[in-house]
Amino acid sequence: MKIYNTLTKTKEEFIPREPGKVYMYVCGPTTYNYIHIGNARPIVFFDTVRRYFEYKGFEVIYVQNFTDIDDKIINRALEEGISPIELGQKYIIEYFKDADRLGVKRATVHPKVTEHIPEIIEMVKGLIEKGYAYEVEGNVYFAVDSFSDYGKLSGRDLEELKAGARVEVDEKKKNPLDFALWKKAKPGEPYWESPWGPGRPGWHIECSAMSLKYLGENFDIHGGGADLVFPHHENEVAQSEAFTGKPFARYWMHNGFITVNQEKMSKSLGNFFLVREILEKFPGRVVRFFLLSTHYRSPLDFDDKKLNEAKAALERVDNFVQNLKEVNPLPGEARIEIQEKITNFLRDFNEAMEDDFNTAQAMASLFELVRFGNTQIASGNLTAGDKKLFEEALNVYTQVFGIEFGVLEKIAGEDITPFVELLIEVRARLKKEKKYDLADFIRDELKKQGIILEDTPKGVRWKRV
RNA sequence: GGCGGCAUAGCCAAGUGGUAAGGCAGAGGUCUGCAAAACCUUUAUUCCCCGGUUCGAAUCCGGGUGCCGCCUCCA
Repeated sequence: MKIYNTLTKTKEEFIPREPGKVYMYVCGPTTYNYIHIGNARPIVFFDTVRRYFEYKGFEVIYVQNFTDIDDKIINRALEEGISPIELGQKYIIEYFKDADRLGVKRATVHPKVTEHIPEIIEMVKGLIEKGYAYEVEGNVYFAVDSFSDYGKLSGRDLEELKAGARVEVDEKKKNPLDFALWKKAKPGEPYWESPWGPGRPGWHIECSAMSLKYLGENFDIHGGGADLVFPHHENEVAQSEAFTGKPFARYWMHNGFITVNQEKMSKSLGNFFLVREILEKFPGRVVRFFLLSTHYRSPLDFDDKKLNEAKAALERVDNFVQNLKEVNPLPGEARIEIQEKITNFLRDFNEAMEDDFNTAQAMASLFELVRFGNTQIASGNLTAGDKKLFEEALNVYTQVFGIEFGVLEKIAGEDITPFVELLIEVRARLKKEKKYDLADFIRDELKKQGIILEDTPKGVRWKRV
């Protein structure tokens, strides 16, 4: 298993801290809005990483936090006229609705910042005692000059950073690049009591404190979007390593961005699409398929056309599953040559995933399996044993990609099945009388309503699109 | 200004030294009353440009062009 490690900028062999277990931490959403598709990429991708490890028999301890207190949340709460805590609770519920529809499994733990204030205070205290942080007027800052490895994750040094510094000059800081561990509460802001007076945690300290609590030192994988490398993850490294005196996460994985017209999707540019908006037009599994169809470190351009292409591609797999369901296999065991072929497809799948989670390449093996399977069905030689092998192989893809194949999407509204079946029956009688123009009329008109009829040797198949 | 990434068919996209995966779209065919689905064939003598290394390069090196990202909140 090879993983591209941002820390070393190379693919490295993955060696877990403990045999058979993977401890991973992924930075989760800030709870001040519904998630957009750019937020969904790391959520879906790292869920797939987790699923692959589980498929390989690892126990995965997966932590994804909620940042449920920060400036944006406070502002948004004011706008909505509720407390920041309530706002957080609301968007956490909404987060799970979206994540569920995208087939994302629940993390082992979803820690919230507001429930880990004591742990955070402990860590800040420790950093001050060890000389890595200092307090000024109720604020606590991390002194980047005290940590000699600062910049090792993002590949910069302090001089470089100073030269391009865009941070606001703050006289309270010894170095403009020093960052807040604890922020003094302004009047009216929510706060927690601390040795430095009322305040709240800075952004970066939460992940250091919560990962330490749930995963310990030197855990396996830390993931997130590439825009978190600096400053967020760089600062986490500084905090955690300064505090424990030991190396922090061993493998750092960062996903590329979702773009719109080749430009990064972001709140500030206003070019973002909420997951729930997209889910009004496309099923979650199509969105998930789309997200996994490109290597995770590459940018992925988003638009409806590409989603439609993903939908068409997924339909190909769905059709195969349907064909497989309907076939009457010959009695008998699986044939050797079928077994070998399927073993090869699964081997390709595994090799692709073992090579830094190359989901795009892994997907190619699924389509080759589909083509081969369709050929076997058409040949009429498929045995019951063969059929079972195909089903088992498909289950592997479902398990790891988190995508169900061959399922009809549930569409809100009344069940139209009896009416469609009535029309199918009428059309069958017309066909029997060779009144093809009328039969075709029914098929064409149903198509306009989004109902596709297909005449197969086994009767009429219909589906909604 | 500093640092980093990318450039593969009409489109999307794998592929890091051995002779171009896969998907979508298109064309032709088989099957079908006609379609659809499925299958077969076909669509890049070539991987942004120039030069170099090599028996051999999309893959390595040098130069150029274009696009994107990070250096501030961001997934």
